[in-house]
Amino acid sequence: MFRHHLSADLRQQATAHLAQTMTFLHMTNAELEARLHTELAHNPALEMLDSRHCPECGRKLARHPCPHCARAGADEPLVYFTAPEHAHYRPAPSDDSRDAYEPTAADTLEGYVLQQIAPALATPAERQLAVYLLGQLDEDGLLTESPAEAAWFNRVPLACVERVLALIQHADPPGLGAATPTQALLIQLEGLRDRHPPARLETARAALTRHADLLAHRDWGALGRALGLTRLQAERLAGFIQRNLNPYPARAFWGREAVRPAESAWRAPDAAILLGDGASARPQLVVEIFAAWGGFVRVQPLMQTALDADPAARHTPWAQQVEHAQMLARCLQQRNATLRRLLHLLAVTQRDFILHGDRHMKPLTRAQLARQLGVHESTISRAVAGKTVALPSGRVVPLAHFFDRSLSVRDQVKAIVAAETTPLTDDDIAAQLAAAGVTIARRTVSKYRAMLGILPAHLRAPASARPNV
DNA sequence: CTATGGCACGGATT
DNA sequence: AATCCGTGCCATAG
Repeated sequence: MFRHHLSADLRQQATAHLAQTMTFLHMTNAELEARLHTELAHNPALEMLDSRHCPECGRKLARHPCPHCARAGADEPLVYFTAPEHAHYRPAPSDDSRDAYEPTAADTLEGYVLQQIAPALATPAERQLAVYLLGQLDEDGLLTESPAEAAWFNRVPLACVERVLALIQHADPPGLGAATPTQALLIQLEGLRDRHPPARLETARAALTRHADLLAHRDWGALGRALGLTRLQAERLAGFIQRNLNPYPARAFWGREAVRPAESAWRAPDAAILLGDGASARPQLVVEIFAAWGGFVRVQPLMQTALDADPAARHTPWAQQVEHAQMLARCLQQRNATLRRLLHLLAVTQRDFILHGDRHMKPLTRAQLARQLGVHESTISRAVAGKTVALPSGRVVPLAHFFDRSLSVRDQVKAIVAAETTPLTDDDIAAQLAAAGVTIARRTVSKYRAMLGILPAHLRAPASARPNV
């Protein structure tokens, strides 16, 4: 695209360069890898450099991922680029299967479900449809889109959508892909068929289909009357439902932060933060930024020198390729530099968050960061958008989390509710927060609570009657 | 009367 | 310029 302007209009080249850098910045490593792949295939003047050296000890990173060079107590994080296959970072092992509803952070929900239903998917079209449907789930694991829409959009018969959807709904977090919370509950209820007496299941079904409102409002008296049960029996029934069913299949369980399949899709993170050696008191943070081939390309030196030696070769397609390669290399270099500085600064300012979790998140805006780095805010926005990073804990979070001002407070709200003995009202929670030095309006507490999937105080059972925690 | 959620406004952020 | 977020006000449910 730029090849036609090779009569070195410097300004045009400069703007092209800038635009290119911007696009590169906003690409994730996977996208960039694909792009570089085609560039390398079509342009012999471009050459990749795959041997990178540890900035500390100088040895090759390929065989010697260098967290071990980290010095205990060093405040400066070590930030370097590396090809994913040479990285020290390993995706967190998919551990704890203690809770059936808990999708691990490593296996995302989508991947987890897809694995289960894959054998039952006959055609590639069905597989693609399954991926599509899983991608359309909202953060609670419900499918807001109607099957008819999905069928139309994917150009497959409605029956096909229904078949795949049924598979999804009966896979492990059962009820996933239901249209409404009630439907999710009903699907889960079916799954309990062989483990509980049919009569109880039938009563539960009736309560869910016809008296969802009474159930939601914990009005045991009215519920009992409607179903011909005593108040106590109705309460038991509600307990049974609460213990065994989950209206929001994607939420691990009540009160736990929602897993958002859309954000942490199954693709690998773009960077990982590790703890250096000497992990005890003050570990140094080691940041690995994953980039195709370590992220470094250059102009093939032979072609460059040959071109310099022969002025007559200018304006040949060959020269254009070299020029194009030059620009690409420079853009990439710039992207890498920006990204490295950005992550370096993030690692410094959000060190406590990285080490100790949400509670220690410091408020930070893209604008502040832009000022410190001496770049435009939009540069930061581009660099941050759509990228994810793995924390030492194994969690993979969007880079945007580093700028979430309310994360710390939300975490405190979660802790306060988890520790309460008797249900606290939003005002009580606000007061406790104020006592802890955080002054926010009652209305805001309410919003945070809702975000965390925590029910209002009057619908919350006393701590003793609560499942888990 | 109290606790909560909806709506909308203004200021900050992107 | 568009969007997001915290907040105040008000209606409603218990």
